[in-house]
Amino acid sequence: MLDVLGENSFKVNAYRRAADAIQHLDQDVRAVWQGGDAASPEPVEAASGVKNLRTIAGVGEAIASKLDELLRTGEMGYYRELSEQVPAGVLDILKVPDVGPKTAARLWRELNITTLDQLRAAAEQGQVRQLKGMGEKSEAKILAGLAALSRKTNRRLISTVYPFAQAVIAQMQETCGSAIHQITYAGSLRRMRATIGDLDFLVSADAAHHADILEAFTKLPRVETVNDHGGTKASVIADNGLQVDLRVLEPKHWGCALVYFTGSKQHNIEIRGLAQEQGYTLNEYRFGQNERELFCETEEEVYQKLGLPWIPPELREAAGEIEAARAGALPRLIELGDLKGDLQTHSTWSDGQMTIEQMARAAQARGLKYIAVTDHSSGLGITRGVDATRIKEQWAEIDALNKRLRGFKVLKGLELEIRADGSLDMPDEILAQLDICLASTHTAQKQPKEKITARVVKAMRHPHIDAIAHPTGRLIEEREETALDLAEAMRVAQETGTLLEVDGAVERLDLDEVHIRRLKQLGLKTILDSDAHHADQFETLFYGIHNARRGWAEAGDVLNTLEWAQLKKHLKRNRR
DNA sequence: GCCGTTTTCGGCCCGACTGTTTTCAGTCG
Repeated sequence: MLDVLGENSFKVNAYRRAADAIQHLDQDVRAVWQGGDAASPEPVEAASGVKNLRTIAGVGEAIASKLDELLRTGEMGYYRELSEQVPAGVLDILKVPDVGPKTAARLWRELNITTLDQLRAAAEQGQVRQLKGMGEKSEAKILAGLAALSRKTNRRLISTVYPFAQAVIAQMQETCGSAIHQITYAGSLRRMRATIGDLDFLVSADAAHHADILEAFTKLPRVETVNDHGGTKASVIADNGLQVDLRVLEPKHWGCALVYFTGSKQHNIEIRGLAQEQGYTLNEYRFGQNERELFCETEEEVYQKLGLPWIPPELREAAGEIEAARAGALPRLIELGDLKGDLQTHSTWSDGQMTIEQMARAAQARGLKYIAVTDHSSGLGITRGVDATRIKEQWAEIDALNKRLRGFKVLKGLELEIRADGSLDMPDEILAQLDICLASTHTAQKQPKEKITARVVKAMRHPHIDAIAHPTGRLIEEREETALDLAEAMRVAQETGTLLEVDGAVERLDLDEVHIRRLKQLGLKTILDSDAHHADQFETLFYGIHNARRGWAEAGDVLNTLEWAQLKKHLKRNRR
C-alpha cells in the first residue's frame, strides 16, 4: 500500500526487510516481544516489549511500536489508515504480472480502475493505451497477465519441482552437448525450500555459444510460452505452469553468479553490504574495486574474499548464517548418508501399500540398518489400523522376518492415535512391549489451542509414548498447522524426554525448519522419518534431510543417525 | 524507516529486459 501511495521506496523497503526478518526468526515474534518469558501473556513492563522487538535486525523505533500495538491489541492503526486510503482491489491489480505499484497507482487515479474486472474491460476497450507511456503492447501484456493470474496455481512442493529440474538439465545437456560448460539449478530449489515458486537455471559457456543455448532453452519440448528472450537470459512458462528462467554466462563469472542466483535476496543484500565494507562492489559477475575486476570461478572463492567459509545454500536465508560464518560457528549439517534407520513406516497392516518384508528390504537396499513399523492404531478409523489382538499377530510376523534378515532389524512400533479427548486406543500393557511408540493426531485437528495442547501434552506425559509424530499436522499448501502451542510442547519435551518428530513426508515436512532450529537451541534431540507408506517413499528422506538442514540440524541432533543399540537408550521408555 | 570501525544525517544492492522513448521508467528477480 505504501508503494502504491508513492511513499519513499527506501521506507517501503524498510517494511519489507523487517517483515522478512520476522518471517525468518528462529522463534515466534510474540516470544521475542515477551522477552523469552512465554509464561507471561505480555512483557512484564510495557516499554520492554518495544525494546525486545528492536533486537530484530531491521526493526527500529517506528516498526517496533507498530508491532507492539499489533501484538497487544490485535490491530494496527497505521495499517487500518492505509487500508482506508487504498482500495482493496488495487492490491489485487498489483498481483498482475508486469503491473507494479506505479502502473497500479496510475490505473487507479487516472482511469479509476480498482478491480481486476475493470482492468480487463479497460484493456479490452483500448483505454489503457491512452495513458502516457502505455501503448498497445503494454495493454496486451496486461491482458496476458490477467489471463496468467486467473490460471495461476500456488507454489509447488519441492518433490515435484526437483525431478522436473533434473529433467530440464538432462535435456539441455542433450541438446547443447559440449557447448555447456556447467549447468545447475539455483534459487529457492537450490536452497531446498519446501515449496518452489519458480525455477532458475544457470549455464556457463563460451560467449560464442550463448545465443544458441538460450535459443535451445526456449525451444525445449515442455516450453509453452516465452516471456523474455534477451542476450543473457530467457524466461519461459513450462507446460506444468512453472515459470522457468535460464541465465547464460561465461565460466569466469560462475562463482559470483551462482551466489547471486541462489539467494536468498536478503542474503545477497547482506553479503553485498559486507563487500562494501571491504571496499568492493559485488554483482552477479564480479567483485569490483575501483577499475579492477576480480572474478571467481567458484562460490568458495566468493565467500573467501569476504572472509567467510562457504555457506551451504540451505542456510542462506539471512537468518544469522553470515554472523555464524564470521564466527566460525556454522553447523556441520546433517547428510542423508548419516541416517541409520527410519522410525516411522507403514505396511499393509494399516494403510501402507507394501508388506513389512518389502518395506524392510527396500530400506536395506537404501543403506539403512533398521526401520520401525509404525502402523496406525485402530482408533484412526479410515486406515483399518491394528488393535490389541492384531498387533500381536504382527509381532509374530516381525519376529519371523528378523530371523531371515541379515544386518537389518525391524522394530515393533505403532503410530498411536491421540483421540479428541486425549485418551489412547491401546492398552498400556501393549504399549509397554513396543520398541518405539509414536503418537499423533489425525482427527479433531481444528480444536482450539488450549484443548489440542492439553490433548498432546497429556500424551507426551504418558510413560510409553516416545515421540509425537508430525506435531503440527500441517499439509503444505492444503491444511494449516493445528493450533498446538509448540512452545509449550517443547517445554514438556524438555521435562519428559518425549521427542518431537520431523516427519519427512514431502507434503508434511513437519516440524519445519524454524521449529527444528528452535529444538536445537533448546538442546532437544529429534528423529527424522520418512512416514513411508510405500517402498518408493523412502525417497522422501532426501527432502526431509534438506528440511532439517534448513533448520541448521547436525547429525548429533537427530537420534536415528545412531545405531539402534545406541538410539534405544535415548528413548523415554528405556530411561530412568 | 533503518542504521553507523568514515557518518546521528545521508545514504540505502544491482543489473536485465521491455516498451515507449529519443535517454529512460517500470518491473522483476
